[in-house]
Amino acid sequence: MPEKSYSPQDIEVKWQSRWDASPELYRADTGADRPKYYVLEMLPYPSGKLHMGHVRNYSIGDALARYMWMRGYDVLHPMGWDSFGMPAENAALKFKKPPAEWTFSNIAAMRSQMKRMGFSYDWEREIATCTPEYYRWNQWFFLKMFERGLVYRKQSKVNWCPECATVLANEQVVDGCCWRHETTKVLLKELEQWFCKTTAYSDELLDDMKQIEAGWPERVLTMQKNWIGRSVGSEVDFGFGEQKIRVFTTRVDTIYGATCVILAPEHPLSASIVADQAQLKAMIDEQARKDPADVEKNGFFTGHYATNPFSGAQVPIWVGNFVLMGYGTGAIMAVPAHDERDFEFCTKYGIPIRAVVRPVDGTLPDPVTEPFGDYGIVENSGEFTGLPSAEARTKMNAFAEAKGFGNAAITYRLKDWGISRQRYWGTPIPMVHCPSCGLVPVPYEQLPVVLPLDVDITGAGESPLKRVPSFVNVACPKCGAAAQRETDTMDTFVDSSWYFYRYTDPQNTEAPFDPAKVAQWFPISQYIGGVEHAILHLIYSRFWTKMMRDIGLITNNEPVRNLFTQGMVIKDGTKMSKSVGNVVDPDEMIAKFGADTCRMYILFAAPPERDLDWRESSVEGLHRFIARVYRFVTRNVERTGGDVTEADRQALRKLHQTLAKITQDFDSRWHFNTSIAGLMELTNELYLLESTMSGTAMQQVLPMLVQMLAPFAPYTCEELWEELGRTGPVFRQSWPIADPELAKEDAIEVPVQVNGKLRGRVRVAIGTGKDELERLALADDKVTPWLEGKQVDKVIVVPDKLINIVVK
RNA sequence: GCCCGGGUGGCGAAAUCGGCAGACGCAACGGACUUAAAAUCCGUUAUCCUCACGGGUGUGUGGGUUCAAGUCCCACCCCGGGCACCA
Repeated sequence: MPEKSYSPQDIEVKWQSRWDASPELYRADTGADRPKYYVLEMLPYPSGKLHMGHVRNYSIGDALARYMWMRGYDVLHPMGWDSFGMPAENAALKFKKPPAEWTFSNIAAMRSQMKRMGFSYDWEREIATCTPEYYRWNQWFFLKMFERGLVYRKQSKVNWCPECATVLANEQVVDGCCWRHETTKVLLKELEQWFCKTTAYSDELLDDMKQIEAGWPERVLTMQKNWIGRSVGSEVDFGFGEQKIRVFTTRVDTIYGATCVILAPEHPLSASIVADQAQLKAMIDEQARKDPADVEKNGFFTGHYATNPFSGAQVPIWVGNFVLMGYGTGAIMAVPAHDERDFEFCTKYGIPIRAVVRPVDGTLPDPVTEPFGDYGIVENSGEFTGLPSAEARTKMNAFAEAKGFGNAAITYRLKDWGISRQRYWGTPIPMVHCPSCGLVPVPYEQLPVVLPLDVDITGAGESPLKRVPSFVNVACPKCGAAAQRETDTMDTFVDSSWYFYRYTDPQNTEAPFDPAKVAQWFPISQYIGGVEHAILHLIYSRFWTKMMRDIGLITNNEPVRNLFTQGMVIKDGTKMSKSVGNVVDPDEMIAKFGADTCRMYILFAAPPERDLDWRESSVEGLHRFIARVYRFVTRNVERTGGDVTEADRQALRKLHQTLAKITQDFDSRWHFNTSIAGLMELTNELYLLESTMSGTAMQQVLPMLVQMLAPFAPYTCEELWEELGRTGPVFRQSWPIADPELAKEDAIEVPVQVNGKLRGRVRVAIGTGKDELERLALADDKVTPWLEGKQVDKVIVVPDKLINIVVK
């Protein structure tokens, strides 16, 4: 049969329409008792167009999903849309189109792009978070949490992005700026807000990392650990007349060296005791504008003194700009001899320095010239003198507790998650403000509180929902009196905190999901996405899981067993982004080369965890490779029979070596770049052997070649599978098993070194013994000249690997 | 400042356990096919010296361990990311 020329457009359109017509192909939970495998890629925001970051994310996941199908698993591989959020409102302003309309047309566009890429999603499980069928469960969870005190309302200083015109969670503030507007400074605004009590799970979020550390990148865990920021220490009250100033410290063993107390400028006591209020206000204002890069420490004396409860010493009370109100108690004791920051501050203002801890094996200079921050032996500390730091901490905590002026304490950097947003395009918070009953939850049977669709987006002022009387005005569910709905909507990270559970049971109208279905699939076998979600999405998701477990919905502790974070797509030295103008449109790639080429290029150019440098010229290489395979298979399809030849043995050897390699890549590191390189090597070798191979061998080689390539280039491989006269989709065939006997080399070249330098090679049967190898090496023509006049000191022989002759 | 990655040909990269550095691809060059070009197929391609045989050098820098180091150890430089007054 003559070869066919590779025409990706024809092939891909043909198979896409077949796949579309057969949703059962990708349907999970086939009822078969196959082991379950849940492969999940992070759902996109429907901006309207896939970018290369998505293509990379989904190509990795799809290769894995298809491979796992072939390995006999029942694979759940769903996709959905993180479809609430600001851009829809901005677009509404710009194009005068309702956010819903804009969003759904974007979803349609991106869905068809994904289909065009050939991703094997179970589209029957598709979800969009902006539909009432989905967000009603956000509301349901909100009510459940409200009942348990896990959501609450509180007046507080919150992060406000003027650009978004809404508040942000702490996690969404990056370097003092908005995570979506990197140059917009976040302001602090006093507002009444809804909070989710993430801190109720601080310890669990930290401690349960043990349960997932085997499957998560260390760097993500470290980031979460830092974010939670648990510090174990003590709280101690310094006396101040009738009042007390409570400080938090991790080094209570240094308390005899405390030479002043420093308050955060926002500390309530600051405002009440500072004489010069203008000075205080100036400091607070300066803090609000501060560029966190580096701010010089400064402060001023309040004119008041506090009493150290341990030593009885009177120490001055200062206000300092480096003391954070949001951490610990908002007040510190400064121990300049043993803390770098305190040292800097106290040196600047001439506050005394008193050393109270010495190194275990030495002394400190007097006066202290630099702070000594390590543990050591406590000195000059009354009855605690002579104790090692750790022991002193314990004893001092007990002492403080007994005397009633302090105790051991733990503080966290993690704060409760502010989930209120003064925006329209989000999940309405299901609460009613009644003038007589106060805050009243919407009864479950009235859910969902539907987001009205006929809303005028002006972009000005407060939440657009406030101006929709039909939404706002409501009868109080408790007393029936005229009341008003809450008009804040939920942070979109609420939507993505549990969406992967909904995939297991996406049509459920009675509950967010059937616990039995979740139990089948969870925890997620493999989650794949960008590292930028290391703390936001991934910490919220872990919190949500623990919350759902505690309300009895699920039994798993953690949502994700294995997490893979892929690298960024780089072009011209920076991340592909619209603002830099270096984006490559997947549609153009598809039009030019086809989806298979695009997918293979992105997997070939770099290992998945590393950043990928996009180079158009290399794309052609992958297109050439697929075409080469295509021609080879089509022109050899009908060759059969014939006697076994040496070429056959070589071809089968390479085939099974390649299969072993690819199987191993899938089962360990996912270095698909080397898997694809292996397929190229195999193909190159087959080209050389083609004319001398028998038809019999060809019939063994071709199907396996197609199967091995299928996870990477599904369209081409389905087409070739059909060309081969096989029935059924190629990715439902079982993955072939490499035969080590066939893969075995019968002869190898073992390099011979003299003093570590390569001087020759000996050709031997595999497994040749040490003595024989040594004999051959010492007799080799290429080697003997290097031994002349020298004395052979020793010979190192590593069978099948290398021989090194050491001479003097 | 601290914590993670990374630094290998003209380029993207490979070398999973300390054992032939540069697989595979791109680009370039040569050959075959062609009236010609494209496509395709077959080759060459780290670098320096040599007509060649062959040899020297070479994985950011400097040291070290080892028969043997891209790989391990120590010190440092550069690039990317994260954290950064967290008491």
